[in-house]
Amino acid sequence: MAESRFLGSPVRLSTRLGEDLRGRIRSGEFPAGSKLPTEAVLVKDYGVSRSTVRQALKGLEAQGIVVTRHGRGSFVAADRGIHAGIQQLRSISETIAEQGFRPGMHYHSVEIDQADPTESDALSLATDDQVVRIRRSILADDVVVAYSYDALPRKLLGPEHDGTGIQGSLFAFLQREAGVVAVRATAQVHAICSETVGWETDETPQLYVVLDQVHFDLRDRPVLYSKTYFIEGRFKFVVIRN
Amino acid sequence: MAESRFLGSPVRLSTRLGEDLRGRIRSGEFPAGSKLPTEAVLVKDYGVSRSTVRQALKGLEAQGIVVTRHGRGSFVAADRGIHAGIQQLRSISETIAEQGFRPGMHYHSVEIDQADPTESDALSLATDDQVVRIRRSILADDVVVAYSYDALPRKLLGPEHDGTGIQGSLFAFLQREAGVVAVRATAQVHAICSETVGWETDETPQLYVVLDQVHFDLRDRPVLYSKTYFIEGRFKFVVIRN
DNA sequence: CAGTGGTCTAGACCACGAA
DNA sequence: TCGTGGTCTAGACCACTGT
Repeated sequence: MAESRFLGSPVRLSTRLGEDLRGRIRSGEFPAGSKLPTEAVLVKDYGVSRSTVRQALKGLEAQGIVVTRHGRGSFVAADRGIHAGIQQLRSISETIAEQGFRPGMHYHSVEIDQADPTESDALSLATDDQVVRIRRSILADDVVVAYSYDALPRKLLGPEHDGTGIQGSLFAFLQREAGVVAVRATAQVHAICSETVGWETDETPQLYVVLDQVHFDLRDRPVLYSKTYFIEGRFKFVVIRN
Repeated sequence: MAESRFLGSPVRLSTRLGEDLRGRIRSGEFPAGSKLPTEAVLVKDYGVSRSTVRQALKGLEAQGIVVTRHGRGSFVAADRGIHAGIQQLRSISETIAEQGFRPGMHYHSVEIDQADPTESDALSLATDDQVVRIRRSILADDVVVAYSYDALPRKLLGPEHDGTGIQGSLFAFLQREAGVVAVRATAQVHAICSETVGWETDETPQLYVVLDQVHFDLRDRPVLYSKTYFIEGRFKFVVIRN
């Protein structure tokens, strides 16, 4: 039974099923516009319940990867450009990589400072607490698609750790250095036009879609405050509204 | 049994349960920060299954109305300003009204014209098809919070209907005049800065969060293409990311 | 009509939180 | 330890699609 492959993992069954299907779609087994196996077939093939299959498909639909139609079936969506489902919390780099682009990330600066009022509020800090403030640019095929301003409580790191040496995914860094897993975030969507957001551009004002997020760990402690500025037009947020 | 109140309706059980809870919260029965009944209690009180209760709570959480915590319970969120869950397709006016503001809507213009390429593509129209183009402003307590540009296929309306006399919710209008129910939409989020979007402001450029949407009916026919320009800061989109 | 997804139920077991 | 939400299962019945 295929199910045996999936046992014993801490990750949700529906997530792993969704990832497997996404892999099969990317591999070309199901080209854009083609019909996926029916829910009943997926239930049989993967040895899971129909609820699990449906949750996996729902996740793929929220990512803009498949489209499900009552009475007809589920179909592979035609994708265009770098896009992400806005309500799924996933690594931006992973999202970029899964869509066939080459992800990149440049750490621009890492500094330790007193938390400003916005950060204290978002992270529930005392007034004299410090934060590690990180500025990064995120690239796809060497083109900047977003700038990210992140702040994490200094006290999450060991007292000897000054934040230098951060690289790669911040989620991975948090887990490795602080034993903290960010699993949930509340976000607000904003628009901004400014010439002072990026550091790699010239002085012309630039339009951004801003995701203003507070990330929480498993115990609902706020562990990361981040403002991510997605350059208008280079990164598309897909929303399925029902 | 309370369940009898809910039988025989075409609306999902979880939706009605969610609306009932939202009403109890708004009425003051559960003030901000207070704990809601446990899932087990809701199952008993409403006579529905736990899945249904959980789906209702999930919907309220997506709207930013409640926050659910593993091992602790569900709590009423502190709300601030006019906000909406971005992945739920609901009437903007209703959303405004439910949060204690006075909704308003001004129809600025209604015209019939050849569909432009963007509209033809979004609505799957032939090149010589016509659209009814509508421009509205949406208000809360007499303040404009958004401008909406909508286009619907002329052929949806009877040949004698020229689109005049439209008022109130477009969803309601579509259902009444064309027998069409919009149940699903795909949307993209954009940022824009322009002085030519609104018609009630002066000439200064204004920032907007744009929701670029195609609405579909039950048979998956595209029935409405709309660009809604939410004035930055006046309307907050809440996103719960997991 | 048969096939497919949409909703709802009942129950099991696990993981987290507070006492 | 016990109460709580999180995940998963099995099965029923309904609504929509195409023949």
